[in-house]
Amino acid sequence: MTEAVARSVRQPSMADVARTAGVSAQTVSRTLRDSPNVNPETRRRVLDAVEQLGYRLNNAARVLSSGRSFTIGLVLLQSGGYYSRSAVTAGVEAAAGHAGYAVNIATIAGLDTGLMERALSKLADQGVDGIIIAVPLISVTQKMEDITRDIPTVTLDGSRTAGARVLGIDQLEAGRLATQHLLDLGHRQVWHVSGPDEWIEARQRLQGWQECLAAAGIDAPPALEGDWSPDSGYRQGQIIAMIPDVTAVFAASDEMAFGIIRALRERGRSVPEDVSIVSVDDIALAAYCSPPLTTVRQDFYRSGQAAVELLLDPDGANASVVPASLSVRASTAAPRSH
Amino acid sequence: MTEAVARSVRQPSMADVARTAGVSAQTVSRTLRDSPNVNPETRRRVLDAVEQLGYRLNNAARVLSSGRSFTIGLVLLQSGGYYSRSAVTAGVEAAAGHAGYAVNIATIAGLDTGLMERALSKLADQGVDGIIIAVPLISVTQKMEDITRDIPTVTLDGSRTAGARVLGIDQLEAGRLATQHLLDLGHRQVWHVSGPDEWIEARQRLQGWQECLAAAGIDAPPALEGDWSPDSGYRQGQIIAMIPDVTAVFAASDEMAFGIIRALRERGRSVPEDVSIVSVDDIALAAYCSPPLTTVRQDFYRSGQAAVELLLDPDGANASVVPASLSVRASTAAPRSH
DNA sequence: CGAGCCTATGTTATCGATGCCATGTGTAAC
DNA sequence: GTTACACATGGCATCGATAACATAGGCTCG
Repeated sequence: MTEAVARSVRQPSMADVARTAGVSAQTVSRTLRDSPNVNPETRRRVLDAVEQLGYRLNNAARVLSSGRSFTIGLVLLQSGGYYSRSAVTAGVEAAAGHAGYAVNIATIAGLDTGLMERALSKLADQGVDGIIIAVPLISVTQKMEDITRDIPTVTLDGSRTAGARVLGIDQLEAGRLATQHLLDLGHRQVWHVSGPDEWIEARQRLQGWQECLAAAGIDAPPALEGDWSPDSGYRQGQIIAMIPDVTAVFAASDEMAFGIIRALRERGRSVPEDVSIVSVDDIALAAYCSPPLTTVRQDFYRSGQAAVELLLDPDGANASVVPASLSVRASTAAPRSH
Repeated sequence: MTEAVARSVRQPSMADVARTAGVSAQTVSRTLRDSPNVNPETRRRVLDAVEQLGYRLNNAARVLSSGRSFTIGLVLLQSGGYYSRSAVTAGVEAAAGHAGYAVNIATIAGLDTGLMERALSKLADQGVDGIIIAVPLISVTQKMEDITRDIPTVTLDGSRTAGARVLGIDQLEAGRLATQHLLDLGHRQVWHVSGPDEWIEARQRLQGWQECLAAAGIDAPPALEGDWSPDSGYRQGQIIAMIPDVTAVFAASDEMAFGIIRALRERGRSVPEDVSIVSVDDIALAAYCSPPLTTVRQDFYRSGQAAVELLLDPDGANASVVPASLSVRASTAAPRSH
């Protein structure tokens, strides 16, 4: 009882441990940081004292004196892409934790320069050692440049700042894979429901689609723009359903794909008999809704990890690209032959 | 150029600002903390100096001297429930940010006592001012008790530690709502595919289901246990499909529900004609897959916010319960009458 | 056997903001 | 015209760990 009270009065400090172990505070510090020059016997005494006092290193003091916070800041968008967001977060957290870093999250409510600046400032104020930006930067302001110049930064979507390194997730390839799959099945034209134009992912997938069609000598139809949500897919799907000869659609996300499918079905167009649909993400549900979705899988967890590795890599040679692969299921088929 | 170099050499400190503004460091500190007794004219000079030097408050020093970190720790599970997890995170982050707190994430890879202890230790080491635990505590160890005694803690799932306060999300009610809906439609029996038994949410939903059936004088059939994933729903769905007279199933999550639906359909049982399905979550896709899912909506974002509010509420009177509500869609119908 | 070096440890200054106390005004109250 | 008190500000010690430097043995090598 007394012990509990005493503890809540003041946490033991390194000096307390030093006193109990009969050494200097510096030796305690060395022991805890696995410094090489510590006698095994001394080390044991120190660790015993730590255990006995329930000592816990004071992070703030460590940060202040060492100048390093062992914390990585992660900038996320609050809405949209639940799946990819949490997978990225988990990947970042795992890799960071593995390297002895903590993760500090800053979510922004929308793609707005002011919000972005505030998020970066917040992280800078927290003294993070590095920043991972997992949302697209619409336009890069001076203030953002200032921060990313001082603090190592990796962007996960391809947008660039001075000083920020970029982790490529090959979205062009994703767009190409999806489109080519439809062409290979025999479709003569592929429509596209894209993500919001501010998102680099969206633009790159769209570009991959365009390039793939161009390579096949096909004029791309106008792209329809969604906002990643099933609902926006549904709305664009209603438009697509009004166009008679559409046989293949590439949707920029699984969630939009399901919205499109619903709209098509309500108009009497079945999937994949009348219209084939491919999308990107491969969320857990993709295989279980009906029809099971043909989709380009991207390993977001791995991307999160890779971002951390890139960030912590001193020579920065580590710019790995996370690959994409196609999961073929039942939402695509050859067009009706007649 | 020179400026950028100078900056990267050393960030300006409060003393630098004080010198430029011609006041003491103490006055700068007061100004930045909106202390009442600062002359407007002085305040302006200080703020000008801050602006001019690009001064940024050193968080570590602030934490060290004030003893408060203005950081909240959030413990999450790495896998499962992507939707709820990110919604909770966003809610926590928003509410925390609003109150001037940062959020520090600790994800654990599984429901394991050791992992949980490590996560809590990590947060404690980071010096967080409070902890929100968004995963169930299977068993509470001494070490966990020690930490949650020292640091204010809120658990978001109903498990209890000494000193931790609990934010009720009324899972019993969710189970009851779902089950009652099926009974109201005329079903005479309701089967249940639950979440993992270690999860309090799962146990409470199950209990709500049992109580509701009991109140109607119905003997509950054995519950089938899943792991929240669509795949586990699919496997349990295959079992259910073998039982001839099942007309209604309550699934503990939307993702499992879609797995169940797939399994039933593959066996020639249609939803909702042959079997009605209700679940819990109301993820974005629930309304867009087919059939649109009847499900109990829970506001996870709001829960996250509420957890922060409860945590920061000094008198703790703020133990609000986040309500659940039923979204009726097309996966439920009256049983075939014959 | 002394120069030189490695190992184990201690001493001291320092990081940057804040808490606490002291000081010096202007002004309201008796 | 004191006493008293709110307001505005400065000085100094302090939080707890670490970097940088210092020291004292023990060992190697020529």
